[in-house]
Amino acid sequence: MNQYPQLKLENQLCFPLYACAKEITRRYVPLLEPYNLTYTHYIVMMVLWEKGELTVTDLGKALSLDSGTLTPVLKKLEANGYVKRRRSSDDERSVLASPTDKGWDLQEKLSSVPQEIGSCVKLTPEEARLLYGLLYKVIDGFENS
Amino acid sequence: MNQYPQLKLENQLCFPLYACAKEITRRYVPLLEPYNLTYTHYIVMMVLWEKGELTVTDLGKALSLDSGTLTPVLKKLEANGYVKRRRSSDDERSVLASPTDKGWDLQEKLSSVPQEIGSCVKLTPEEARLLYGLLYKVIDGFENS
DNA sequence: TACAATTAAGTTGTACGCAATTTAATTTAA
DNA sequence: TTAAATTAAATTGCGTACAACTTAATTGTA
Repeated sequence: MNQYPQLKLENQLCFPLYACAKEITRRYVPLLEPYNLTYTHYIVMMVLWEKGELTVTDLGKALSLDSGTLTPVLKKLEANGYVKRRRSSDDERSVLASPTDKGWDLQEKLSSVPQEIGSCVKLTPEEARLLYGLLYKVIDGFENS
Repeated sequence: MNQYPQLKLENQLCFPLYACAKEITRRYVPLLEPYNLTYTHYIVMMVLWEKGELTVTDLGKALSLDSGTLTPVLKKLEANGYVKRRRSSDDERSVLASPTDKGWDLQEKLSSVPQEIGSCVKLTPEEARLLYGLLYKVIDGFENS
């Protein structure tokens, strides 16, 4: 029937990765929507909370996103009052983004999101750690190829 | 410094999933581009190769995609001569998609793609199997929540 | 110092992915 | 048996992602 078993969906690692990422991202929607946030907005805010202020380039490195994605996201976050942007005085090419007070306040409001997402991921803590480790092994492996 | 450690990117499973899926999908681009295919086209073709002919709905179930995504993808594949579409005679609401001869020929041309992708995923066979199993455990777990 | 090369953001164009809606066909139940 | 409910695809609109390009600032170098 099938001469190319390697070309079956069920034999490829990429498909469950793709399907899993899509589905888990979708689970964030109802949790973030009350704050007018998307998943992309949320991960941007997470980096800003952790680093305080950083350039679009550094934000992009942290998230594997480029300015084509980040510029409109940051503008939207700014329009919603969560983020402020300013030109770096050291280097006028760079734009620095940081949370506003309202942006910092979000942290508390969203503090239960990870747990709520966690509750629909039916893995034991060890399995979750294992999955996490394997994913980073794949990501790190990409860097030298 | 950070009162909400659970809100750090590095403590969330979703981010490596999202980043890994994006990066691995990007690796397909140069392999598929010579045939005018995207990753989405490729996974659609994989299901069609396996099943021969099926409705848009069934294709959507196999790939977790809806008609909003699939209709334009199938039209593009049809325009490129890889797929034919026809109304079901049993149920005039349904559209059946199947590979054309040119679509079947693609199978051989793309037969080395899985291996080439595999070569940039730096996991041992056991690790790959483990990752695969964990991803499907997460996906299956979503279905009852 | 001046000019070429590089770098940073932003812009443009294309392709998803999905929610919501529309249209048409089929099923159900009154 | 007809009217209501359901179902299938297609359409519309929005938000990513990302390649390719533009513009402006900075750096390297002749």
